[in-house]
Amino acid sequence: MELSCKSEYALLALLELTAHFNSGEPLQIRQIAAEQSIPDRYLEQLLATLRRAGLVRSQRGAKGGYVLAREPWKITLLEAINCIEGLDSQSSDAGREAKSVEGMVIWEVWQEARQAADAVLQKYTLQDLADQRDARRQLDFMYYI
Amino acid sequence: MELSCKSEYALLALLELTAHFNSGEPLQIRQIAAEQSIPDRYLEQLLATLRRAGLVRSQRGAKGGYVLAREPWKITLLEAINCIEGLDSQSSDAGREAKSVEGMVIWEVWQEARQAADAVLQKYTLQDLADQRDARRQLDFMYYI
DNA sequence: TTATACCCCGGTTATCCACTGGGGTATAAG
DNA sequence: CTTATACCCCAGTGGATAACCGGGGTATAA
Repeated sequence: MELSCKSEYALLALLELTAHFNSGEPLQIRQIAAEQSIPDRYLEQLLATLRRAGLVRSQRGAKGGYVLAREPWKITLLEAINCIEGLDSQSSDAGREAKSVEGMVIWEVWQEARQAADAVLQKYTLQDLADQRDARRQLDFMYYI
Repeated sequence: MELSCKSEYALLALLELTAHFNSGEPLQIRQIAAEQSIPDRYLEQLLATLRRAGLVRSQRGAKGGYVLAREPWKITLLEAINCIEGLDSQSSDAGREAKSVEGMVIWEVWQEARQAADAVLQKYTLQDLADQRDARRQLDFMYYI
């Protein structure tokens, strides 16, 4: 029940890509890493995961980099977090039948809690976060004056 | 975002204590461990944590064991899980200010998701789970006939 | 052709989880 | 008072994962 460093890095990178989405130009790992103080070689792996999941698209060679594969208002936080946190193997039904009755009841309640959290993450898109960031920046600016 | 083995063991033990709450007699680690197939020496540590958190009370010596410190309908799952999962050091406000604006926005959304999950866990008490278990057992029994 | 920037794979250190074990201490029963 | 019981504290181990670092390969624009 904790936001891993991994997920936060990935979201930060996605937000950076969202900010540059309108330009049409790809963003490079070094730029994202420098902007958000993320170790670049590590970020590279996370972006590779996002690419394999189909959330971003990459361009190799000179003038290469990353762009969002879809519009930022069509990518939810749930999608982003799930794909880097790895939802593949153990979830839902598999490996959950050989338990006691108590185990089943506990598991069902836990599922309900997890779904509640997922619902929150699903209602926010990358665009929403970018908007919130802009609003926050505006606030900070006014406070500075 | 995953139910750890630790938490599940603790909840199973608490449910066992809930079932024997009316008898007034303390339950021993060996009994709980045998009933739910939990390694007993490991369960011992979890119960020690629950005791330090004030959720269960222990009696040492012969005829000793554990009892719930409060009535089972006054102990929520959120309490139980939080105390064994360790909510102590890093949460809420500490260590979260030296971040970028993006980091803050991400953190706030995450908090909202976590609170949604917590709300679900808070509305269920140990008694609720025990009742659900009984209902489930009844169903299984009828199915068996 | 060459510089660029992604791609793949493997290693390292630290941390945590699930679990085991040894020895100590309080308590009820005889 | 002794003794068996059952909790108490602390320390260690194997495996898994997280967060990184680094080397070398490959595609692409200039």
